[in-house]
Amino acid sequence: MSIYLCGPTVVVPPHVGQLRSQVNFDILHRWLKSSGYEVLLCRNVTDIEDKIIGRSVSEGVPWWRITDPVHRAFVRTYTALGCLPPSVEPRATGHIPEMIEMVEQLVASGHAYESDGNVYFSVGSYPNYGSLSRQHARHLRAADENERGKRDPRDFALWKSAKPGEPVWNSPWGEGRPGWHLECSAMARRYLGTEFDIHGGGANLIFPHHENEMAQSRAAGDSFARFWLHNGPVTHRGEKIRKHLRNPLAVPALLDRVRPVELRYYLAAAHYRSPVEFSPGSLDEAAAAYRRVERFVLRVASDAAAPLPPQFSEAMDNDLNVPQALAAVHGAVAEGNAALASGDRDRAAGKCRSVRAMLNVLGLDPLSDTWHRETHLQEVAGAVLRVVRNLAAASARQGDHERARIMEQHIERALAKRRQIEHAALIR
RNA sequence: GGUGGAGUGGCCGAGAGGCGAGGCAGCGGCCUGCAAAGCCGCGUACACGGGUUCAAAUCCCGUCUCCACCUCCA
Repeated sequence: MSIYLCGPTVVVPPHVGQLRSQVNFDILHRWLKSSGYEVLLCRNVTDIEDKIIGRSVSEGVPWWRITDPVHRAFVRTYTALGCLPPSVEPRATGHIPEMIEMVEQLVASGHAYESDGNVYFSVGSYPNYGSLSRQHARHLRAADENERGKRDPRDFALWKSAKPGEPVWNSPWGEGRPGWHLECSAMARRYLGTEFDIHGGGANLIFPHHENEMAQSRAAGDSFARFWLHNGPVTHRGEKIRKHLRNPLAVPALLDRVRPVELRYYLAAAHYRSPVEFSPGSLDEAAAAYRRVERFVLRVASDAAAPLPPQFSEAMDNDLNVPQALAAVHGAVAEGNAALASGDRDRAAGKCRSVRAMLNVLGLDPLSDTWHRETHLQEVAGAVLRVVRNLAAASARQGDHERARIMEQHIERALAKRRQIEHAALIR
């Protein structure tokens, strides 16, 4: 199975929406492997793009001073959430020759034209344009057009000429940089070949990004993706998550509230195509649900060698129905707990093996090495915090509100410190 | 204006013609020094209005509301 997954533009650290996409596709990755497929997963890194260039110019630093630390933050966060590494993680800046080659092909075949150092894809030359997103040209809103030299407003840049002071690469059309959509086409071809199985990404990328990718790749003669998978958005108070460092849904703020494995459960628990309306309450609920499963596994602590229950596999095979698969997990946990209550440890161990096998497919096994380093310290800290909280509550009950207030202050300080440490670990 | 999607019990969230997925919260009981955990039990929900059908949350027609994309965006 060859999969191309749209990765991050490494300009600001990850937010929960990007994380959801990665977790969803990580579960696909694991399920395919578990089903016996050999998986070749290519996840790109967009490390050259207008916003990066803008910061590079305004801050007077090389582009890689911006992209490199942010890229590390992404990898660290994905790892913290238990995502398996991709087979290959190519950077756009490492594949300029491949991109130029593709542009040359498109120019030679009449699908692209040069204008004043820019090269544009000619949408009119490709009859199936719009077939992926079902957009019709006549209904598209006209963008504010400041790029002159386009023959058709729908045409998009394959190569952009550089303005003074911008980072540049050499090309047959002069110094400049590749267009945004081109990198995916070129890198997919380089690592997965001219035809591959699945192209994934967020639903927000369907138009124009994936539409343009498909158009340029197919116009260049590649068959390109056989199937497209798009995950739904995470919204908050009716708004799509914005890319801001101070966003309350930036990952460190969330990890202040729940552990990484609980965040993963939250992101995995809705069907991948459904929109998720974020709220702190629903995140807490998900964490509570996960803890019930975790307590059972920790109590029995069997090995994980067991066949997957048919109910689980059928759910996963049905368009990756993780919510239904989780129902199978919870069912097995309930049976395991009942067995434990009646003293039937053998039956409980059997259920635990089954639960762990299922959780492994979802990347949520509490006993996996992935979580060990964090949970140990965090559990100790959490236990201490709970003790102090209980003491504060007891003081309040006894009418000693001053004492309760002081203890609450200490708790807040401890939480702030933890937030700081975790933030540093993820972002630096 | 166009395109895609969504409205399910207090909350989250599957399902897509016929036995109330699952979780969280809540209530009652068991257990427990108290609690937590766990166990047993407790729920007649599907935006609204029509229609089709023996049977509709699920199909059809109409209406309302919300979200996403059409501009950099998982």
